[in-house]
Amino acid sequence: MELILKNIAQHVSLTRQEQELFLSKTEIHHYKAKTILLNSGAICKHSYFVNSGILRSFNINDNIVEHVLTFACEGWWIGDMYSLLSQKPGNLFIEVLEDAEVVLLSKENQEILYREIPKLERFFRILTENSLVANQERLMDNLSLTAEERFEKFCKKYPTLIQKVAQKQIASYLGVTPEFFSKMKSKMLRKQ
Amino acid sequence: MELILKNIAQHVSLTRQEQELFLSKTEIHHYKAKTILLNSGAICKHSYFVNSGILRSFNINDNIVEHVLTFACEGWWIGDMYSLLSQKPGNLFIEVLEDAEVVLLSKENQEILYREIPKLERFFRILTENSLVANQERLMDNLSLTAEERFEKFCKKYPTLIQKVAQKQIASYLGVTPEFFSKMKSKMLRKQ
DNA sequence: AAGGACACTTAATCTAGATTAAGAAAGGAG
DNA sequence: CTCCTTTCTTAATCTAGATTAAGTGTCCTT
Repeated sequence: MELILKNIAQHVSLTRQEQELFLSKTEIHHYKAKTILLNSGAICKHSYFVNSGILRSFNINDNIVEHVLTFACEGWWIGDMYSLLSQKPGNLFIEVLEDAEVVLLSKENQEILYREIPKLERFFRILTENSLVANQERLMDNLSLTAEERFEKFCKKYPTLIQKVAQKQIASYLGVTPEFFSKMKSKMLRKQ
Repeated sequence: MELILKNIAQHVSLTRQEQELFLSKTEIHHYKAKTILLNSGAICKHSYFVNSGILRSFNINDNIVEHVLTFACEGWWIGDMYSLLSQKPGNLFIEVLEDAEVVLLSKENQEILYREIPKLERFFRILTENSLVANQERLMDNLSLTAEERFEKFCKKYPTLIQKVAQKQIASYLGVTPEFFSKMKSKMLRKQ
């Protein structure tokens, strides 16, 4: 069974026909690492669901410093929520970090699906709710924890990502420079 | 017309009967400043909609430092999303900063309303989407802007809050100490 | 197999913002 | 009006993490 149908089934149950209708509104694409799926300044037309591989969304500050907003690996959704909802140019990039198979759901098809399968409105509401909760927690963590504590939490929460993703990507996600991250990491290893 | 109905009408249109059903599932309460509506460790049973006054949600780190997650004034919703959704104990407090009239919508009634008025599923989805977008922007701002830049953005975004809310609350929202905030503010005044 | 581009490390120096402390101003309860 | 608590200010000192710089490792690409 398709991963994306399993993902939906976790929150709402679709009939066989509804599943087929849903799939008919999506496209599967294959991308090589380093492919940019969305550029800053462009309008985000799709939600992306990762079947395999790893993507990330990030912005660039003053044309220099990158900041990772999210990683997405197997079974995760990713997109530029702001641009997708407003259909205005966003400031996020979406990039492939590891060769990926991705399901694309266009904004128009998503809205057609809301009309034809109202249960999907519930599904995406729940998805957005969970995303908001995770975001709020990360925000509070950034306000109240040290870089070291944030890193420990990250390791517990995304144990698989640490092996697969370049260290500077994790540093960027945590909000520290790669140099400081390297120093911090070796300090933590020496301790424990 | 009730403020909360106007709020809903911004995104979905309800019939007269639906409006009355909705209101019948809510309660209005009046609270004095400093009232705690939700305690850390408690389970959040309601969404709160502010008719007048100001509320805030915050957590406390190591029993010492407070961090403001959100302010809510006239026309805004507030709650502990994590606890409300999971019905597990949360770690947020919700407190009244300025005497307030508040509409309470219990979790159970919210679910009843989803069943009886499916359009409300759409309404709360949109609300959550907007909240997520705002949160992501704030997260990226915290990663990439200085305290001064964040303060300027805050002033533009919430001009009314600055006069009404204690300075240390704004400092806490921005993620700096009240002492540093005071120093920064007077430095900015001297400049411009 | 060699070269070049990144990714990571280490170390010295620097700074935004924290901490500590103490006084001034402002608000609220009696 | 007065006392008491809380908020705000100012200033000295301190630190987590940034910046700069140089060296090492690694993995594509040809």
